Amino acid sequence: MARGRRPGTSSSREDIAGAARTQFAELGYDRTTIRGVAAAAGVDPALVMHFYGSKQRLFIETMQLPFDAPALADELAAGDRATVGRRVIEYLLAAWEQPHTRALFVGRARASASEPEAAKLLRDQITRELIGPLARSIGADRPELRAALVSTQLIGWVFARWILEVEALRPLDVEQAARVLGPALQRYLVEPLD
Amino acid sequence: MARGRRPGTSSSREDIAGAARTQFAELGYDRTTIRGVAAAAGVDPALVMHFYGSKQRLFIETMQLPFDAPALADELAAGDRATVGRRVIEYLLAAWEQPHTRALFVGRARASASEPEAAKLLRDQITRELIGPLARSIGADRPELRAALVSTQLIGWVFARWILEVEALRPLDVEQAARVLGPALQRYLVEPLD
DNA sequence: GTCTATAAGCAGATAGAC
DNA sequence: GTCTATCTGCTTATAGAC
Repeated sequence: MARGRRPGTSSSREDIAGAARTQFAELGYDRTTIRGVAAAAGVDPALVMHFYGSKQRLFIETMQLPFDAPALADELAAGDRATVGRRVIEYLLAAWEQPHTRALFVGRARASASEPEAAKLLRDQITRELIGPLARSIGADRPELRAALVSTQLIGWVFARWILEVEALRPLDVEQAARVLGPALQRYLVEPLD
Repeated sequence: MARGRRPGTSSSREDIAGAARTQFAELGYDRTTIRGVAAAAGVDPALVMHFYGSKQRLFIETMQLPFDAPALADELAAGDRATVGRRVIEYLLAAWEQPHTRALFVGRARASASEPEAAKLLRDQITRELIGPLARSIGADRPELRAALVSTQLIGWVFARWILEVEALRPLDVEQAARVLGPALQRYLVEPLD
């Protein structure tokens, strides 16, 4: 067991990060303000600047995904190729049910709509770190196109379900949604495309 | 032929509308400013307010779709049920190739990420005016869910192709993209969902 | 680590002259 | 229909005391 007082004299840095994630997810990039984040975290706005330097760096440093994307891609690619689409969507749908993880994805999607840097971040993470490696790992033809197609469906789900909040999608639980979306991803990932 | 001078002494109103559409599409809602639109249209900012009253009304009045959605839904629903998915995506992909029409869809998607009113507008138009009626017209079970699923794929395509600008999607022409996306929409619209 | 004070700028909206 | 001038409020960011 750790004894004595841990380094750092307060939890302000993490309080700020948590408040930032919530606000980026709910308000988008532009409407999230340093002042608003500071107020929600119960600190002075200047302290936010002290820790993160700028609004853009606050976004980048607090909105990183908490898992190792390439490793996850390998894990999902391993196993039966006939059910890989289902595994992918099931993993992500479960992740999006958790408010903390969902905030990261929704915040990134919202920010991408107005902040080009955020769009680049999302695009690269999708094509280069998660879905891209996954598609290559599977060994199908045209992996870049397949990864991009999978991404369209994933982004569209996040946008419709959590940003537009389309009513008809709400009653679906993870298993039902996976059953509906799985075949689409399966086709994009491994089946002949035309 | 119409003779004489038409009513209205200038094209300022339409100049403003055109500039607004372009900026909403490229910058999103928050970063589009009355002042910026006025500058692009070559008029005074106060003139924008004179014509449209507020920024929100400028958005709503200039970003209306130029076609009659319910009528289009009927038109697309008529014909072979086995190819309706293909007809829908072909029509929309062709529409999105035209910069003027594309600006409306992209602008609405961008705005929906930050402005709740814009999200409501997009959600209602999708579920109540275009895809919803289409799904009901076809006569499949669970039309609301089917319409919502179709919407996820359509929004995801617009977002990935025109906002994230994913490289792998760019080389596809209308016909190629329709061949890839058609089966997904076809399944969401008429095939058994699980 | 935390705060006060403030710089410097841009936003939407209004009033009213012409 | 068009413009000038301005109000009011907000933003990110900096400098520096404690």
